[in-house]
Amino acid sequence: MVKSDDTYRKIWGAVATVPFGRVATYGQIAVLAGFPRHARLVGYALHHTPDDVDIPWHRIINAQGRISFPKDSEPYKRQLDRLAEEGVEFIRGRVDLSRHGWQPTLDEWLWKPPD
DNA sequence: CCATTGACCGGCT
DNA sequence: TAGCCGGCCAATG
Repeated sequence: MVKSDDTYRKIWGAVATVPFGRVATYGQIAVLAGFPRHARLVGYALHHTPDDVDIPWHRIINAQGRISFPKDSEPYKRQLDRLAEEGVEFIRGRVDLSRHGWQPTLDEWLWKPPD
C-alpha cells in the first residue's frame, strides 16, 4: 500500500474517535493523531482510506465548515448525504462548527490509541 | 537528491 | 463573500 502505514493508522485511529453526528476538521485530526500542522497529510491519508474497514471519513471537513470536494462531484454528494443522515445540517453549503463541531473531552484527549 | 503534489489553513485584500 | 498568497511537510516518482 504505502511506505508508512503507521502514520496512516494513527490518523485513521483519530478519525475513528469522532462521534456520530459531529464533525471535526482536518487540522484537528492532525493534532489528535500527533501531527500538528499536518492537515494536508490527513487529507492525503483519507484519500487512501481502505474500504474494508469502517472509518467515518465523512465526519471530516475543512476549517471553513465545508466539504473539501468539488461542489458537484459524487464524493461531495456522498459525504453530504451521510452527514445529513446523522443530523448535521448544512446552511448554504456550510456547517456551523460551533454547533456541530466536535471537541474531545479530557478523557478522550488523554486516551491514546495502542501503537 | 530534487521537484511536485495534495479531500489544508489562516491571514489579508 | 471571494480570492489570493505563503506556509505547511509527508509521500511520490
